[in-house]
Amino acid sequence: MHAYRTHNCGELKKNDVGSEVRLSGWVHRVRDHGGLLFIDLRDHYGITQCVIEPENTNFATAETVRSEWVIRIDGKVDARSDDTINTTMPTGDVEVRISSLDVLSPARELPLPVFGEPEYPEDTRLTYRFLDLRRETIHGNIIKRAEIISSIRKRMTDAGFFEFQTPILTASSPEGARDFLVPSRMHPGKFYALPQAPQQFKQLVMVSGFDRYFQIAPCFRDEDARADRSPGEFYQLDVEMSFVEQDDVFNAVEPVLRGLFEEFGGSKPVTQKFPLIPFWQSMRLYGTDKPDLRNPIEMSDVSGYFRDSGFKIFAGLLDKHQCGRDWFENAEVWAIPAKSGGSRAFCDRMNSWAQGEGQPGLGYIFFRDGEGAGPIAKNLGEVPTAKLRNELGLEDGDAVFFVAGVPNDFAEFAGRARTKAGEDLELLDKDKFEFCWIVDFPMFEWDEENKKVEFSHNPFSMPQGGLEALETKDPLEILAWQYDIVCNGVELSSGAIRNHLPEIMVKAFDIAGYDKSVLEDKFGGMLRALQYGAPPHGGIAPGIDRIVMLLCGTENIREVTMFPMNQQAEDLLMGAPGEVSSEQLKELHIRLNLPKT
RNA sequence: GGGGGUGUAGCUCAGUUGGUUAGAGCGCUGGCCUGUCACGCCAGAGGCCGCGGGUUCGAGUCCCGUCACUCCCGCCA
Repeated sequence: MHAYRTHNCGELKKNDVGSEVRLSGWVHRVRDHGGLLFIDLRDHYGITQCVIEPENTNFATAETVRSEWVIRIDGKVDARSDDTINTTMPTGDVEVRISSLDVLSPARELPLPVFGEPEYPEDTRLTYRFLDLRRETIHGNIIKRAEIISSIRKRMTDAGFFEFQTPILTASSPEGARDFLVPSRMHPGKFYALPQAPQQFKQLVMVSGFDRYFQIAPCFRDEDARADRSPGEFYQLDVEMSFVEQDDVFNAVEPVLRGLFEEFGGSKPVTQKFPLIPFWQSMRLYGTDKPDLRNPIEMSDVSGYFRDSGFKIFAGLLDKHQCGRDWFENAEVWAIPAKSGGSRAFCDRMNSWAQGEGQPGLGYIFFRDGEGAGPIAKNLGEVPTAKLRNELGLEDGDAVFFVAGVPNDFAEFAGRARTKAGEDLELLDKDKFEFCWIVDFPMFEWDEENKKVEFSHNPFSMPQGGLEALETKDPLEILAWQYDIVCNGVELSSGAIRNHLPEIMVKAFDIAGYDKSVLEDKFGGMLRALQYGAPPHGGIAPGIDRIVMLLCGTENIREVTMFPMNQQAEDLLMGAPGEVSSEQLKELHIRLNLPKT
């Protein structure tokens, strides 16, 4: 007989009745009736009830076992009588009548119970992560994560992609996030950096002729944490393809994500064909570049109703800002229609919420008895109000909120108002995955702080219109072949068709105020690679952690990460970061210069 | 770097207007219990009320500071 088990704790069923078995596992729960004692024995696969009686020579030992001790039992599988069958557990038809019991590893009093999963402080959970990970929910999340990653690998390799590893110790890159640095022993005063993403490597893989690359890539960024963002490290499904246009990337990636969400999404419906929404349209309809399309509210420009109208506040605003750039710098009035929000109580609640957000307020009209109510409706007049209601498709019992000013300043707030109205009125169908592509991001944006034009995303993206656009158009009007995938309001990934032509890159950097020498200095390797026959290429990098979070239905990344750091970027289990010996520092030619405390 | 929230038993939390000896449930320890599966019943241990200062006759409670955790902003090409 095997030293520890003939079966696992999740597999004994009715047809095993009568067989002699050996099980090992953790004591999940003990129920001691004095003359009869039940032990729920747990392992990765499940829980099996074991029972022992006082006549048994091991009964005294059995009475000493406590939660989370590791024990081994031998015994015979018994059918439970009809009145003792537990239909809530897979092994509930049977129990094991213990013939002998051995303690393999006792446990001290628990700082963190496994059974029942009561809420526990995060630092305790992280300090005793090995106990925390035994808990059913997070144990399941971690397994699901493993299955998701395994499925991704299969889907990608089936689609003809090769998984390559790229270096972990690499060079610091000048753009983007703060790097994690690793001192070089052999080169005093020099440092490696951990990759923020394998961006340049994957492009080099394309230049090297490998055609289709993917990697479950670890990425390192030394930035502050959020609930959905680990400090330090995270994983991307990094993808790059040669000889492709935007549509080719979409056609490669979309089925992978759709299939993945259908496989692991608990049969919630998944968008079959991801709609393409241009960035500016997304800003105008939803006030954000990561819209939650489960929210049916779409905003619209209703400036026409207010220009020279009786509602002087808006009319005045519209007059005031007129001759800026056509899309975002001229004043407009946006409507946020809110189906079923037509009560004074709800409208007032939205209004005071807006004031809490630092806004002057949130104007509204609500519709009842066939007419609009509220101060704006009064000032606007009956006929325009009715026309407005028709245009927005609203009825009695509905409301519409208004945001006025320069869209560039209020769009983000309008988006949050849209989100709040949708959620408070429960207009969202939470039981689905709504995907979209956000496309046509601007290539450059105005950096108000430094009063200059900056790259708005990745400096390696190809501008739409190529060199000609860079040379002839207003930089702020140039779009890039740059795209995001958004699911349920979560930005899952960002990607682009890359710029594979050195002269375009030189010009793009020039517009952003970087001299050619900066480009050569910081991206010399990349620039050189593009000068020896580079294929047009592009890719994308969906965030693995966020995909798993969506599929596990959790808001917190630490619920889908085995050994996460806390918000202060500390690993409480391993004690990282930690001090090192003076010998180690000496070898690395490092002398500490610590802040005074 | 900035802002919000939280901090009372191992844990989750209650604690009135500032007023005697700070409570409950879970867990833990001991006892009883032959069909439980959140087993039940009885008893017990367990508290620098995060820490420091202040106001007050008196502070878990009010004020100031500080620390820890967490959420957000900045940041995240």
